[in-house]
Amino acid sequence: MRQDARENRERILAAAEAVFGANGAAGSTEEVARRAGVGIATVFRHFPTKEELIEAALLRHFDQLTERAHALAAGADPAVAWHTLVRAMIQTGATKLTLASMLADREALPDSAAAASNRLKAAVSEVLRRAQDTGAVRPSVTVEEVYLLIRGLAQASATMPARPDTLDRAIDVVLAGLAPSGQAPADASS
Amino acid sequence: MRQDARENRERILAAAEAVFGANGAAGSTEEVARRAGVGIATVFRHFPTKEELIEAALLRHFDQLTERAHALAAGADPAVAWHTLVRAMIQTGATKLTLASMLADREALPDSAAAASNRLKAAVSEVLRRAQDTGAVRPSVTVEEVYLLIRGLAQASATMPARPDTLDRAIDVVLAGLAPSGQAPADASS
Amino acid sequence: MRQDARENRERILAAAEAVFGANGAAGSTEEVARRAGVGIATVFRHFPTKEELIEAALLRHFDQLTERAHALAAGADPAVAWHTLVRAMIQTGATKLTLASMLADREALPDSAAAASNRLKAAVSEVLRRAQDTGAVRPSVTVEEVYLLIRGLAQASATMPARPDTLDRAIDVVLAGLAPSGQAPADASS
Amino acid sequence: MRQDARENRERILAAAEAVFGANGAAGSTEEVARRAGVGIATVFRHFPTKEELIEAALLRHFDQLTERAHALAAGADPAVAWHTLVRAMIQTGATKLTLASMLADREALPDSAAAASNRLKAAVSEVLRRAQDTGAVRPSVTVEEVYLLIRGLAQASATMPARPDTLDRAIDVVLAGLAPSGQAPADASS
DNA sequence: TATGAATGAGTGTTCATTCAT
DNA sequence: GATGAATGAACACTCATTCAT
Repeated sequence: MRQDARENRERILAAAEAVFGANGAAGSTEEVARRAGVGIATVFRHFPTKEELIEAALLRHFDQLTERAHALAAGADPAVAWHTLVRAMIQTGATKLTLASMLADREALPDSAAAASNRLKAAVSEVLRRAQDTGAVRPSVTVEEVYLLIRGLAQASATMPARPDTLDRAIDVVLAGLAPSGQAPADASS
Repeated sequence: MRQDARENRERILAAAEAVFGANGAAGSTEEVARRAGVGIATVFRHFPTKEELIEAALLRHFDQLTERAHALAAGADPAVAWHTLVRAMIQTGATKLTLASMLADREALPDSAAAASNRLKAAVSEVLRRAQDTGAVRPSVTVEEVYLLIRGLAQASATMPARPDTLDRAIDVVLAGLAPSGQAPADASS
Repeated sequence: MRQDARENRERILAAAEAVFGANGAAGSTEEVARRAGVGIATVFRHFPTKEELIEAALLRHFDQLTERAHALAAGADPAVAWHTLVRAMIQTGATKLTLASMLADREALPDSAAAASNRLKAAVSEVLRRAQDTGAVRPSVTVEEVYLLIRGLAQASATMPARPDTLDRAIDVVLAGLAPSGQAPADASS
Repeated sequence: MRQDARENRERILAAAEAVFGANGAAGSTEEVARRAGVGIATVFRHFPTKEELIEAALLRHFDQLTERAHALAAGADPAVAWHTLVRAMIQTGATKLTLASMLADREALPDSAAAASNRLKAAVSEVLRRAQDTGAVRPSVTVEEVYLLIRGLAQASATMPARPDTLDRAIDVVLAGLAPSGQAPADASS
């Protein structure tokens, strides 16, 4: 039954992403259970607290992004890697990162989620540094404002979905703003 | 008595902005009543529903911004007007516009709030058009992605406040990204 | 409506005594609400916590006993006063004092309940001292073991009611045991 | 395997005594399983119901006391036997007999537990009768009020532990109260 | 008209009990 | 036979909304 438990855990995490991604923290744990097709107590057996459930979903998301960042850092063109990463973080975050805002109260994400968050930030910083080294990104840019911009677009399009091309154009604006003056990124609308 | 009612209405709206701005939709109507110094029933007499209360607060915020936009449109330098407006919308929205996200479900703001929203968008479009006419903003930019960027930064810094200079730098990035290539805005960090 | 609130408060306290007296801490707050004929939220408006509800019921009971003790202390015969008080504490406690055991965990009853408890103990001590002064009670007796005996008979007959005369005889045994050797109390079965 | 099952049964009963003795009925069956070092399902295999588990623990306790009573009845001094038995019932009950209160609802203990209870009562009655025959206990005393007093002190000191000497003094009071007037028991405080 | 008390549906969480391995 | 995962009913508590004064 170890097998079944694993499967349920996955199903619950997926349901949590869907429910909390859509409704924010207002989403109820019971709705998560219903979507996952399990009883409410099963959710609490896996994650003894609503917070822990959210944390676990966040952690999974962070780890997936970290993996992606590492893969991109190993890729050929630092500029392309940077654009791809920012775009990915915003777009996948659009459905999922809203979760982050629910934990905003607690300055420090507890335990493992904090570690995962740090790993992600380190990986993003690395990709950013490479892009700056090749002159594709303004040297004065720090990861802090990039995070704020990414979180902003992710949250905004999650809470009030825009037409896809509107989001694309907004991302283009951000990428253009990060590039040195006079050097518009290849994929930015002129 | 009409006088008292007006005053109460104002105090309730102010309290609503404070409470919902700080706690998001989690803020309770009773807390609003307490801050406004009135009984809970008085709040519901003025705004029969929590949603209607939030809408009214939004409407007031929209109208204030519209007024500001009109004033700026009448001012001297279109480029400066544009920067000032965007910055103002993000910064005041940081505390207040979170309200908008609570209404995200209902695609269409009902009644008067929708009208106020339209008036605001028209005013913003006007300031934008002028800035584009003088070449301060890329002609391909539309008000849609600008709104998305503004809402994003406002929400992000409302839900997880960043250091003020981080928000400033993020706004600089947006403004730089909106400007034509090779023409960094005066106040952008190099 | 202050009037209605007072009445409800009383009805809730009475219901709480009945429910918790009968079922111990296992009794549900919802059952209390049902018996009091009010909604569950009304109970929580008056007593924000199950604990506070129990405390309030206890406090009321303590105060009633304290009053009784004061009245007896002012009465004529110290020996009779003593017998009457012990008997009363056990018999009224039989229905109500079970409450005390629920708060046993917390060494210190919080706030007002602790004060009420102290007032009661002082009043009981006074009646005891007078009885000892007239030689009706062994001088070595302290209020501590008297409390234990009273609480014991009250709890025992509350959790598993005995025939009334069995309880009477048990009380007689206690009173006889408190009296000096060779001086059986008037009302003890020989 | 029969051997393993027996051992498990014993370990579960021991754990049940510890858990329910400490926490009252609030103790959870899962905690019992944990202390016994077995899975929760194993507990339910042996005792299909929490009530049946408590009953079994009670039964064991009754049988132990019965054995003790028989041994004392066969001993030399009826008066000493009586004191020893009462003291033992209160003191061991202090930790364990709380169990009885959990079953208070059901007037009649079902099946085997009732039989064990009767056997115990018979044994206690025998020791009592012998003590009365030698004049160490008042002839009018019945086993009913003795039971009430024993249960009372056991429950009271279980739910709100008193200093050991306080309990000792309370027991002295009971024993003195059971003795004929003018004949204080040897071990009672004067 | 303004108040504060009352309401009941809903939320997170626990626990005795059952089922699949 | 033993395990641990799953279950759903129950509980304490909250909150938007309505009613009596």
